[in-house]
Amino acid sequence: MRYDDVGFTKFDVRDFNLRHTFESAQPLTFHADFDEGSNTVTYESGHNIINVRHEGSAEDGRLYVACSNMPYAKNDVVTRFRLHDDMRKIYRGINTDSFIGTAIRKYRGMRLTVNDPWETTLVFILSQFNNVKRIRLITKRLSERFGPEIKDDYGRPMRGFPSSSALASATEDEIWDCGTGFRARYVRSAAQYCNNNLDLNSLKGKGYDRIKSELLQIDGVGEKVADCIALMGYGKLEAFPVDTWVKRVMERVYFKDREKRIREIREFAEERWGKLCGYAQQYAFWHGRESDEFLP
DNA sequence: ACCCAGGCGGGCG
DNA sequence: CGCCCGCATGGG
Repeated sequence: MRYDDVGFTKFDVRDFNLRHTFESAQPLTFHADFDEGSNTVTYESGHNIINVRHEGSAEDGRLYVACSNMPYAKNDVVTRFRLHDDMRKIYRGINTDSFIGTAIRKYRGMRLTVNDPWETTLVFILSQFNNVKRIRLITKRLSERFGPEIKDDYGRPMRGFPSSSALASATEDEIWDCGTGFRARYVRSAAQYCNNNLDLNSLKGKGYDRIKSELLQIDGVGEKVADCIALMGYGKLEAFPVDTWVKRVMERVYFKDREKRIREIREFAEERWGKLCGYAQQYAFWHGRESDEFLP
């Protein structure tokens, strides 16, 4: 379904910016397309193709949702883009200093997204010792090879995101051929574990600590990746993933450029931003990456 | 050509 | 524990 077809659903959204949300290297980025001209994200969810167009300003705008399965899409958009979040309240909570203040001013409306837990797990396993462009490339190849056949919104066949069961029955060589490199072993073993031993969907609604400890059982998932999955796969705002960027930015801004252990940085963030530190992380991360002020 | 990328597991002291 | 190391591949 497209916008020139009959139906769409409209949401009024305050403090929302689709472009920043899409571009800020979240799981959605890796299997979706964004059209700058029409300010529209097109993505696959549960074998459905969903179109989301954003109009108006970041302060006060509208989302137009189109999908052949509208009941599914409405629910997906609300949860995925966290439309229930009161961003004014969140900004008040994390705006502790001029650094975060600048990030908020620059990227006002950028939302965290809540994505499918398995998709998030796979994407962040691929992310280790890798770059965003290549994560997209590998994700695309895995989808083309192992993803389910679905129809795009022109009725043409395409591939959705590969399930854990599809990858569990693939060989390591087949996964390797998609360009995963040394991560092939992790992808296969994570797929098997999530297919046979751990139902990621059953963790929805559990607490942050429980979710994280379960995720850490997966081969190829460590502290940072587990926090990314907790944050962007389960919506746990208590998570504060510390990657190389966040580490460098945090050291520069809050520790006078002194090297700190990752755990120390995470504890500092939990202390400073409490249950909202996940949002602080996203703004710190993206501002850090996009500003030449924080180059390595 | 070279260097690096949203880390991880394993091995060592 | 904390630290150090190797790791495949494609883009700049």
